[in-house]
Order: sequence, then C-alpha cells, then structure tokens
Amino acid sequence: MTPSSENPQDRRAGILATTTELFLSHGFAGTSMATLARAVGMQKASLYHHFTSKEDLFIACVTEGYEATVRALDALRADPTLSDAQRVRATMEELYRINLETSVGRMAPLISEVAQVIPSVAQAFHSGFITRQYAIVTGMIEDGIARGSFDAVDPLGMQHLIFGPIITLSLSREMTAQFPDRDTLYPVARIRASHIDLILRLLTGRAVT
Amino acid sequence: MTPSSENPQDRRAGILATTTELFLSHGFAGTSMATLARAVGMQKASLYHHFTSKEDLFIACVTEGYEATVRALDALRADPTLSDAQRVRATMEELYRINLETSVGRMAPLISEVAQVIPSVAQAFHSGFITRQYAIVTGMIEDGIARGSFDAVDPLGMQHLIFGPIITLSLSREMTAQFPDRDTLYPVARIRASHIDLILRLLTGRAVT
DNA sequence: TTCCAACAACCGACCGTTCGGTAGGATAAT
DNA sequence: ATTATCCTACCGAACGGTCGGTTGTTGGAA
Repeated sequence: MTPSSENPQDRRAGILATTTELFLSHGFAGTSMATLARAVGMQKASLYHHFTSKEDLFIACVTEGYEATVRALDALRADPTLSDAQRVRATMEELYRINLETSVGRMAPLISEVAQVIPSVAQAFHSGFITRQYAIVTGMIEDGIARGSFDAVDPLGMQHLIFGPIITLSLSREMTAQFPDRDTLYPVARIRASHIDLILRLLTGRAVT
Repeated sequence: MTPSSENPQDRRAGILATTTELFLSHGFAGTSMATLARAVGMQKASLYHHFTSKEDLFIACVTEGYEATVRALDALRADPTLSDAQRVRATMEELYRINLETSVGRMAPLISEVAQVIPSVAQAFHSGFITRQYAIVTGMIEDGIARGSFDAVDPLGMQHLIFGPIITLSLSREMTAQFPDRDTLYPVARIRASHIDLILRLLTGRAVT
C-alpha cells in the first residue's frame, strides 16, 4: 500500500503525538494497540511494523520530545540580558507552559503507573526530564544568591516551592478534565501570577519586581 | 468454606486496604480481579460476592477512608489552644502525613487515570477529599489574616503553595518507588521542614515562629 | 528507457492468553 | 433449614503479538 503520507520522520512523530494523547487520557494498560492503531489510521499489524512492542512505543512517547523543552530552559538560564528576578519570572512562565501545555509535561502520573512494570522508563524520564529541570532552576537561584540579588533561602525548599504547585496544577487539571467548571476550580492565569509573585517575594524580600 | 476470619466489617476493610495498595502500584486497568482476589486470599468469584463489579470495588477504595483524614484537619482548625502560626504548622505536618503515608492521599494519579472511564469517582474524590482539604487550609489563612496574625497574602496562591509541594512530593515518591536512592532524591523530613519554614515566612513576614 | 529485484508500509486473519463477569454447587455457622 | 461465604468451572470478548501476503516506491543493471 501507499506510504500513507509525508516523510517517515513526520510520520513517526505524528504517530507518537496521537498515541501520547491516548496514553495520557486512558493510561498505559487502559489503551490497546488496536485502539492506538485505529487512531493513527492503520491496522494493528502495521503499527507493529513501526514499533516492536507496546512497551517500545510507550518509551518512545516518553523519551522523544523532552529535549526541546529542557533546551528552552537552558537558554533562559544563560540569557545575559535578564536580571536575576526577571530570569526566575520568565523561567516560571516557561515551566507553566511546559508542564500544562506540552504532553511530556503532563506525563508524571502516567510514569508512576508503569514504573513498576517498566522500571527503565521511570529512570529515563526522571533523569532526562525531571532532574534536569530541577537542576536548572536550583542553579538559577544559587546564582542569584551568590550575586546578592536574592536572600539566602534554602535552594531545595525553593525548588519544591516552585515545581510543586505547577506539577500539582497539571495533575489537578488532568483529573478534572471533564468537569464543566474546571477553569473556575483551577484558573491557570490567576494561579500562575500569584505563584510567581509569592516566589519573588520570598527571593527578593518583599519586592515584586 | 469458612467465613475466613473476623467480623464482616473488618473483612471488608481488609479487602479494601489490600486492593487499594495494588491499584496504587499497578493502576486500575493494570490490576485484574483475579490478582486482587489472590492477594486477599480468595477466589475471584468470592470477591464478586463482596463487590458487584471492579468499578464498584474501586469506588469503595477511593471513597471509604478519607472521612477520618478530613476530620483530623477540621479538629486542627477548631483547636483554640494553638496560635495561628502553630495551627498552620501543625496542619501542614498533618497534610504531609495524610498525603505521603495514607493510601487515600496517594490516589490523585490513580483518579486521573480513570477519570474519563468512571467520571463519578473523579467527582466524588474531588468534592469529598480535595476540595475539603483546600477549604480548611484556605479558611485557616483567612482567619489569620483577619486576626492580624498573617500578612495580607492571596489565599488562593497560598493554597497552591502549601498543597503543591506536598502532592508533588507524593507523586515523585510513587514514581521513584523502586529507585535505590529515592530517600536521597526526595528526603521527606528536610523538604517538609524547609517548606513549612518558607510558608510561615511568607505569612508572618520573616519570623520563623 | 525499460525492467526487475529489493524494500518499506500496510493489511486481514489468526495465535494463545487473560480479561471481567457468571452459574451452580459445596461448606460451615446459626 | 437457612444463610453467608467460598469454591471450581466456565463464558464471550478483548488483549498483545505474529503470520503470510500485497501494494507502491526506488535504484541500479541492461
């Protein structure tokens, strides 16, 4: 039959994008290969032509795609045109975007589901995505403290104070995805603004930049 | 065969405790009724004698058990022997216990997995557990502000700053449950102490009680 | 330019296994 | 004798995965 469309690189990316959405909404065990194949417009056997197993497909969904997000954060950390407070603000806005709007950012609950069955994917996700995000932000705060821009706060505590509300907000919105009043329960813009304000207040002692 | 043991109330609670652990570690779709039955020491058909369906069993796991946890928080809020700062500190310590050590506190990722398939359970969990936790803490902060004990911070922002790191820590520890260095990556006692300290600093302006 | 082997992509049909759930009988306490 | 509890045995459906075979594309030899 026809190669269906476009170039093979885009095809693979398209399959991953579609299947990732289904994994996110129905879980790993709750999504069958037949369902995935139908969603990308092919038969199950054809999907097995592209990926050797369901596990292989899932690992590809998780690992491919977070490289770009981490690079964006690295760029912010190295940006010399920003003040330390501006850098933290811009980074937090990017973290909200990554963890609420990209599929890789919404994958943490999914990873915890399969962590016991496929331990390697938990390792890869944690070291490749989570740890690197943490390191960038923690380094940013330590830089600010060293330069005298920030108060001498505990970087570990600040790290959890920055990431905790963002990741939990992502999880809360997944959990309430089909609630009619989700945006009232969890208003992203207002929560983000308040969060950033409070963090900067802690870092710079009262000033809101 | 014999009624196996003890009184029927404890029996049901025992079944729920065991199956909840399995649901938590392998997900809803990833845990079969046969596996659950074997874990509680009976045959699948016998488990169906106690619960009419897998969904029924799961809903019981989620809904039964969070009443006690919410009552403990209510008691803290009403305790007149505590200062406002002490009350927040004691409440946060209890929140860490609930969300890290009790099974109901670790269920958020599980709920998000089944939310699309069983919408009612997401509704019940959210209104019966999440919303009530939030309301207690938010009310506590508003009380403190009204009494002049706390600075005039945004209660919504504070709510997310308090719950976010706790729920995320719970999720992170689930995700890294089988990592050999989990307690080094996520040292609960140190994170909790730092978290409480930073929250009180925001509320009382610098003082650490 | 033509031909054809090699190849990636795809399909319908099928494999053995496991799924959630049910029927009917055995056991044991009351 | 009744009732609650548990069992073995079974059902149709769905699961992950494999099979042999068909199609369009491609590139090099004639």
